[in-house]
Amino acid sequence: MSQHPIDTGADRRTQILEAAMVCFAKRGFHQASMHDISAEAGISVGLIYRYFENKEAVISAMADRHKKEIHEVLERARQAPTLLESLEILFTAHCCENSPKVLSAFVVDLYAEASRNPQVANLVLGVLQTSMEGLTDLIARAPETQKSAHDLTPSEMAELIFAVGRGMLMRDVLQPAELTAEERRTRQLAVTRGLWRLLFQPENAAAYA
Amino acid sequence: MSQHPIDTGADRRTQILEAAMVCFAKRGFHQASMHDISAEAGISVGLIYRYFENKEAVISAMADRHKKEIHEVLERARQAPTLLESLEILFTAHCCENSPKVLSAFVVDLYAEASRNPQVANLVLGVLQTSMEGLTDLIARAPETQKSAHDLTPSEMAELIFAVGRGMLMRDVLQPAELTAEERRTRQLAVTRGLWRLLFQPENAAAYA
Amino acid sequence: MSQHPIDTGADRRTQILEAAMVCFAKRGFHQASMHDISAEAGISVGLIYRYFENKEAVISAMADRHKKEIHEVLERARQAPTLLESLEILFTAHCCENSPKVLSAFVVDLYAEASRNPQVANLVLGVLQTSMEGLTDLIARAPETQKSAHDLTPSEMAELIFAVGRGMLMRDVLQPAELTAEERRTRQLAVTRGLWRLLFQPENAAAYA
Amino acid sequence: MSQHPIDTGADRRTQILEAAMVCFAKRGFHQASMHDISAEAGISVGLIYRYFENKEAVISAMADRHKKEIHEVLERARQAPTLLESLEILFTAHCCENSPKVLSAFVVDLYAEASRNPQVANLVLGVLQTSMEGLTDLIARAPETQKSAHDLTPSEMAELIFAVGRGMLMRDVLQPAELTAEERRTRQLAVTRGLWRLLFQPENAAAYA
DNA sequence: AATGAATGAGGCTTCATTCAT
DNA sequence: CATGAATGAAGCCTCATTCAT
Repeated sequence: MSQHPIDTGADRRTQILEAAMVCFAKRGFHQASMHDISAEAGISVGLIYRYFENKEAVISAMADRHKKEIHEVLERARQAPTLLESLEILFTAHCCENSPKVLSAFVVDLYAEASRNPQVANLVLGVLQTSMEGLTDLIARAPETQKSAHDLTPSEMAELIFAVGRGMLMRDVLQPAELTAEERRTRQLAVTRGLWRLLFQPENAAAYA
Repeated sequence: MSQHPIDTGADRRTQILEAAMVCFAKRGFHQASMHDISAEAGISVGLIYRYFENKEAVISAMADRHKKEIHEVLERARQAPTLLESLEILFTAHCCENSPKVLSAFVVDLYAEASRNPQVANLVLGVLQTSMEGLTDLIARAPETQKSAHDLTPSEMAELIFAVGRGMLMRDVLQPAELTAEERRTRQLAVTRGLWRLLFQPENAAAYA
Repeated sequence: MSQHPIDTGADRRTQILEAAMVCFAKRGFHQASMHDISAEAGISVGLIYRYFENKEAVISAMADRHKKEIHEVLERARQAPTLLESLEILFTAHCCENSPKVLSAFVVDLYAEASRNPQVANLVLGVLQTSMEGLTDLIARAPETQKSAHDLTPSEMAELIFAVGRGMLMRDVLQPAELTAEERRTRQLAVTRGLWRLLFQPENAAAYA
Repeated sequence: MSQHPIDTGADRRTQILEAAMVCFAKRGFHQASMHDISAEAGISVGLIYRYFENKEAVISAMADRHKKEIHEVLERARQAPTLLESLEILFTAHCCENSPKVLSAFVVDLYAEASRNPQVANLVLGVLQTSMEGLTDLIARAPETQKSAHDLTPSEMAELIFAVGRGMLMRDVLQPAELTAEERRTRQLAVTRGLWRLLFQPENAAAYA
C-alpha cells in the first residue's frame, strides 16, 4: 500500500508530522484530534502511537522540526552573497506560506503553546537565540552596515528585523483565506523592505544632508 | 472589591470576563474549561450560562473587550502632546503586561483563534485597521515626521510600528515567567525605541552627512 | 399586574397548569422545563414552587385535571337525549383539540408517562374504568342498543368505542401541524361514525336480509 | 447469544438497538440516558458513538427498525390463507409484547416523539400508510368482505382496525406490570375480535332479518 | 407573595489512549 | 507492522430546585 515495501521509522515519522502540520495549522494543536492526524496521514490512529509516545510528543517533534527548518534557513541565509539577499531568504521562510512547511497559523500556535509549556518555550527561545546570533553576526560583517545612517548596534538591528518578521506573521493569520500565498508575500514584503531601507540604505539620509 | 453586596448583571459579566482572561492567558481558550473559569471567578459553572450563551460567547466578549481597550488606548494616544509620547502610550498598552488587562499570551491566543474563527478574525482585523488609521493620522500630522531622513509614508511607518509591537508581544510569551513586568517592559522598550529613532530622529543622519 | 389584586391559590394553580399544558403538549413532560412553564405563565420560576412541590407534582396535578375534565365530559354525555349525541360529546372531548384543554399530544404523553409512573398509571386507569362504566351503562340503557344487529355486550361495545377513540387520538399526533382543528375533527369523525353505524344502526343489516 | 466472539458493525448496532429498546421502553426516549443504554448493552458509552452519530440517531434507527418490523408483519399477513388469520397476525404484532421486539410503551413513546419531531412523524406516517394500503387491499380481495352486513368501504374498515389496534396498545401500557404477556394478549384479543365479528361475520345480521 | 440569581448534579458528546487481532 | 474497536475521563451545557431579597 505504501510507496515502498519498507517504511523506515523516519519516513513514518515524517509522514505523520506532515499530516500533523496540516491539521495543526488548520485547527490548532489542541483542537486537532489524533484521529484528524491519522486520517490526514492515511493511516490508523494506533500507528501514531508506535512512533510517538503521545500527542504531546507529536507537538514536541513538530517544534523540533520547526527548529531544524529555521536552522537550515539560517544556514542558507549565511551563504548568501549580500546582506539583503540573506534577509530575503530569512523573510521568505519566516513570513510566508510559500515556504513548503511553515504555516503562519502553526507558528502563532507554537508561540501560544510556548506560553504555557516551558519545554516548548525553551525550544522556541533556543531557536530564536541561535537565529538572533546568526543574524547579528551577518549584520556585523556586512559592508552595508558600515555606512548606515543610524546608531543602532547589529544586535538591535537583528532584534528589530525579527520583531517585524514575527509581527507580519501574526498579521498574516488575519488575512482572508482567499488571498494567494503570492499576494500575502507581496504585502508583507512591502512592509519589511521599508525596514530594510531604514536600516541599510544611507542614501536617503545623504539626500538630506 | 465589589462596591456593594449587589452585583448587577454587568458586574457579573465583568467578573466572569476577568476570570476568563486569567484562565485563557494561563491555559488558552480551548484548554481552559468552563469549570476553570467558574472556579477562578468563585462562582458555579451554571451561572456563567446566565450571562453568556456559551463558551464561544465568552471568547467573543473577550475579543470585544480587547477591542474597546485598544480603542481607548488609541484615544489616549491621540491626545498626547508629541508623537513619541503617543507611541509610548500605544506601546505600553500593546506590548506589556503592565497594562492592567492585556496579557501577551491572551493576545497571541486571540490571533491563533482568529486564524480559524472568521468572526474573531474580522473583529481583530477591525481593531487593527482602526488603530492603523489612527496612528497613520497621528504620524502624518506630527511635526517630527517632516524632517525624517527617509522616504517612508506615514502608513508604512505605522505598519512597521505595529508589526514591531506584535512581534515584541509574541516574543514576550517566551520570557521565563520569573521576569517582572518591569523587566519585560524595559527589554521591549529598548527594541522599540530603536525603531522610533530610525523613523523620527533625523539628526543621526545629519551627523553622518 | 394581575387581573385582580388578589390571586387565590387556586387561581395561581390554574394559571400554572394552563401554561404547563401548553408546554407539555408542545415539548412533552420531560422536555418542557420549569422555566418554559414559568415563561408561558408569565411568572417567575420560583413561584411555581410555592404552588407545587416539584415538577412531578405539576405532572400529577395535570393528570388530576385531565381526570376531572373527563369526568365532566362523561357527565355531560350522560345527559344527552340520545346515545349518538352522548357519543358525539365523548368523541369531541377525547379526540379533538377543539376541546379547550385536551391536546392529543398531551394525552399520548400522559400514557407514555403512565407506562413508567405507577401513580399516573393508576390515575389514568381509574379515569378509564369510570368512563368505561359510564359508557357501558349509557349503552345498556339506550333503546338503540336493543335492535342492534350483533351480539356484542354493552361492555364490549364501550371497550371498542374507547379503543377507537384512543386510536384516533394517537393517529392525530401524526397530522402535519398545518391541519386546522376542524379538519382533524372531520377526518376523525368519519372513522368513528363508521364504528357507530356498525354498532347501533341495524338497518344496514336489515337491508341485507 | 453472539455466534462468534467477533461482532461485526451490524451486530453491534443491533446489540445497541436491543439495549436501547429495553431502556426506551423502561424510561422513555428522553429519560433514558446514553449511560443507561451502554450499561444495558454491557459496553462503554463512547462505543455507542462509533455506531450512531448521537442519541437522536439511535431513536431514528429504532424508528426505522420498527418500520421494517411492521413491514415484515404486513408481508406475513398478506400470505395468510384467510382474512381472519391475516388480522390475527397483524394484531399479534401490533398489540402485544409477545412479539419479540415491539413493546407497547416504546410505540406510545414513538408517537409522542412523532408529535414533536417531524422526521419521526413522517416515518411513522409512512409506516401507517403502507400498512393501511396493505390491509385495505387484503380486505378488498377477501371473500369474507363480500357478504358483510354493512356499508363500510375496505378503507374505512382498515382504518377502524388500525385505530382499535393503536387503542389497545395505548391501553396496554396501563396494565399493572404483573400481568403476563399471555394475559394481556387474551384481554386485547377479546376486544379486537368483537370488531372483527362486526366487520366480517354477517350471520348475526342474517339471524336478525 | 414574588423574583430570579445561584447552585450543582447529571446528561450528551469527544477524544487521547490501549490492546486484541 | 498495522488496524480500529473499545474504554472512560473530562468537557460543555441544561435544568430542577433553593433562597436571599
